[in-house]
Amino acid sequence: MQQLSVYNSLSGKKEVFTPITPNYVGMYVCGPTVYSNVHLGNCRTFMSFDLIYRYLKHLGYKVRYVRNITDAGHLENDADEGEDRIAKKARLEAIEPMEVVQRYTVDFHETLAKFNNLPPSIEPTATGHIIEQIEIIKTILEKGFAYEINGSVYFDVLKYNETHNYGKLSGRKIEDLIHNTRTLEGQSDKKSPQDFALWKKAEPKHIMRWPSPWSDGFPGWHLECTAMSTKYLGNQFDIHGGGMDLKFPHHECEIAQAESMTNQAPVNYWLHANMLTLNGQKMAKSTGNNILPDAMFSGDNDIFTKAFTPSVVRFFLLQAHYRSIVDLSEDALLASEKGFNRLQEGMQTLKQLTSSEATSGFDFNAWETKCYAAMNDDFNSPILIAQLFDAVRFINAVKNETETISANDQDKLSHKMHEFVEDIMGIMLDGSENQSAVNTALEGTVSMLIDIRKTARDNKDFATSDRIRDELLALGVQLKDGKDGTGFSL
RNA sequence: GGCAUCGUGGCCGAGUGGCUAGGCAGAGCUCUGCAAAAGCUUGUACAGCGGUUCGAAUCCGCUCGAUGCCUCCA
Repeated sequence: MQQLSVYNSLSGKKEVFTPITPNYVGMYVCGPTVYSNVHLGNCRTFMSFDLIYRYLKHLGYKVRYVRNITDAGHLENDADEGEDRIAKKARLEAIEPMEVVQRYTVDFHETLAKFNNLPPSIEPTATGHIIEQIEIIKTILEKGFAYEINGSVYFDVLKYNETHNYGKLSGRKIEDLIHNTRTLEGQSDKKSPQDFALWKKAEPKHIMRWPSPWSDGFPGWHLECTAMSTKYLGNQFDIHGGGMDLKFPHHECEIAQAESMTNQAPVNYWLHANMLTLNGQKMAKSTGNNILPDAMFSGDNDIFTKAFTPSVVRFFLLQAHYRSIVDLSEDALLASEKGFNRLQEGMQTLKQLTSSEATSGFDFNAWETKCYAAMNDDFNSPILIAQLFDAVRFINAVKNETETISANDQDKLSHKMHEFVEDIMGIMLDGSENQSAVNTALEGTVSMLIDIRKTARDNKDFATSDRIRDELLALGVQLKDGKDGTGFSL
C-alpha cells in the first residue's frame, strides 16, 4: 500500500509521514477555551482531527491523542493585559469560574459526541498542570529567554530570535512584526510588544490564582499547550494540530517555548484545519457570526429553513478537504443531504443484491487502492467520497442487471464501504437517529387511516372501515373508538 | 499597510503540467394507469492579461477580487 503523506505547515509541503517510534503516533490538538458553547466552526476543526485520528488508528498505529481543555489563562487580548476569559464570564453570570468550566466542558463533550467524534486518549486541563507550567517557566528563565517584571514573567522574543527563528511556522519575519505591532497605551511591562506572557501576576480582584516564585497569578495561554503536550507526548512528538487561526501567534509561541527549553523542534508535523465560514465570513464567537450545532439539528435558527442531522452536517464537511475553507449554506447542505441518502441507499441495496454470478464486473482491489490512495494523500476525504459514489453506481448497475458481482466481492465491498463510512469518516448511518422520524411517520399514517375509516363509517361503508381496523390490528396497531374520536396503541 | 492562502461549470467541491473527480440542480430516458420516488444518460468549467512549454486550470509575472492572520478566536 502507498505511504501516508501529510501536509506539514512547517515546510509548506506534503511529506511522507514517518512516526518517531514505529507504529506509535503522538498527536496533540489544541482544544477549546470553555467559556461559551462550542459552535459549528469549532466542531469542524475537531472533526477534521477526528478523521485523522480514526484513519491513523485504522492504519494500525497506536495513537495517543491528547487534546486539552483551556480552563484558565486565556486572556481577552494578547496585549496580555486583558481579563481571563473564564473569570470574566463567571463575573458576568455571577457564578464560580469552575462552574463556567464545568458547564461548557459538558456542552463541548455532548456536542462532539453528537457528531460521533471519538474522545481523545487524554484530555488534560490547564488548571491541572499549573506545577508543570511553573517548572517550564523556571527553565526558560534559567536559559535566559524570559524575564520577570513586577511579578509577571514574559518570553523575550527578540532574545530568542538571536539564536532561533521566531516566525518559521507562520512565515513571519521578526522585523515585520516589530514594525507592524501596534503600540498600546502605557501599562504594559513588556520590554517589547511581541513578547508574550508566561506568567501573569493576578490583580487583587482576580479570582483564579495560584502561588508561584514570582507572584500569586496565573499562567499564559501559550504555555499550557507546551506543558501538556510535552508531559504526555515527550519533548518531541509527531503531530500537532489546531485551527488555522492558531498558527500565529499561539503555535509560533509554543515552538519558541519548547525550543528555548530543549533546543530542539518539538513537533515533526504541524497540521492546520481550515475555517468554516458563514455568509462568507469566518465563524467566530467574538463577532457573533456563528451557529450552534444544536440549532442546526433542531432547525431552530434564522439561517436555515430546515433541520439537518449531525450525520448530514458531518458528511457535508467531509465533502471538503480539511485544509480548504468551507462556506456553510442551505443549498450546499441540501445537496449533501441528498447525496448522503444516495450513498446510504446504495449501501443498503448492496446487501440485498443477489450474487449468483461467479464473476464480477467490478475490480474490487483497484477500487480499494483508490480509496486508500485518497486517504493517504493528506486525508483527502472528498476523493474517498467520490470513490464511494463510484461504487454506488456499480451497485445500482448490478441491481438493474447490467452488471454482475460475485458473492465474495459483494461481501468485501459491503464490509469496506461500512469501514470507510462509519469507522474512518465517523459518519453514523441512519438507524436510531432515524427512529423519531419513523415514529412521526407512523403516527401520521395511522391517524390518516383513522380519518379514512371515519369517512367510511359516516358513509356506512363498513366493509372498508372494518378492513382498516382488522388489517391494522393484524399489524399490531389496536384502534380504540372513544367518545372523543379514535386513538390507537401498539 | 505587512504576511499568507485562495479565485474551478447554475450551486457545492476535488484536482498542481498531457489521461480533463464526485455530489446537487437542470435536461433526456427507463420504470409507472397518472404522478412521485428510484435508477440510467448527459455537462470540456478553471478570475483577467502576459510569459515558460510540444502541451497549463496546474509553473512564473502582473492586475483585479475574496478570505485569514497581524489583538482573543478552532
